[in-house]
Amino acid sequence: MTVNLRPSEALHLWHSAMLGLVRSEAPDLTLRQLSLLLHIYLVPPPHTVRGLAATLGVTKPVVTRALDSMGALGLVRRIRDDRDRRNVIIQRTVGGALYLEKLGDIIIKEGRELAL
Amino acid sequence: MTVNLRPSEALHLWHSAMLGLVRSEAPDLTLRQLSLLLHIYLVPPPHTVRGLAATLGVTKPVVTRALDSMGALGLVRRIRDDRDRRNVIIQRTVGGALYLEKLGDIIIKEGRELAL
DNA sequence: ATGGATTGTTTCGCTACCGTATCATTACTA
DNA sequence: TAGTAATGATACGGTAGCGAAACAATCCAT
Repeated sequence: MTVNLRPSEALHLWHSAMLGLVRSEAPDLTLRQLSLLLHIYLVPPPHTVRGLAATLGVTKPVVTRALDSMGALGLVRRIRDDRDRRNVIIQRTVGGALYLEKLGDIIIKEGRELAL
Repeated sequence: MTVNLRPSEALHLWHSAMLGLVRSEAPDLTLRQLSLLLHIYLVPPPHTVRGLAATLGVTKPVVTRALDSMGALGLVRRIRDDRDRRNVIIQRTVGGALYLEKLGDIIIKEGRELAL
């Protein structure tokens, strides 16, 4: 696990990766949506609206709207929590996994070309 | 220059950094705006609207609008090219440099905590 | 000098996001 | 069984983004 970045290198890595992301076909999410998606897929469940809102430091409607949009894109899925039917559990989907896989590819691809 | 990332590590790094960015006070730019800002500051000038649009693979109005917004935030500045007055040259500002410096700090800070 | 090409901007109609406030549903508690 | 608390969703007015098309200013070639 070598994450030895100096500020300038970190920015260059981000630059290439974001450029790759923007240029890609992938539907362009907002920073908040992307952040949310990464959190849902990289942090162990369960994820609730309230929990996600607290994690990102945003209001609940922001999370609800983001889930609407990303749900329509097939990147996440909502289900009711049966043990406490006030809760909504956010689940991963195949589409979301593919999206993140593609993102990971972009990052390492650009990072590699950067190192040359 | 150690940018040796495997896909999963790359995503985790992005996750923490983006979380830090979203939670930060910094005005939240769109992916395209952030990408544009990074490009302007990390790639040698001169930068023109047309050139930036081609680099990002977006239309010119997207760049014009992004420059409007980021200009209002003091992150970039426009001047006319005197040698060909059709061109607009995009210049860096102190505010933009500070913004990116802060972003770099967030990335390496989160990356370091990730490595523990 | 005039016609065409090129640059960046603006306009149009539309969609999506924002924060605040309110709402409906469900759970808990006295 | 009320009454309160908590969860997620919705309504509202406003802002800002989008692509496509039209635009003004400038350059250049003839």
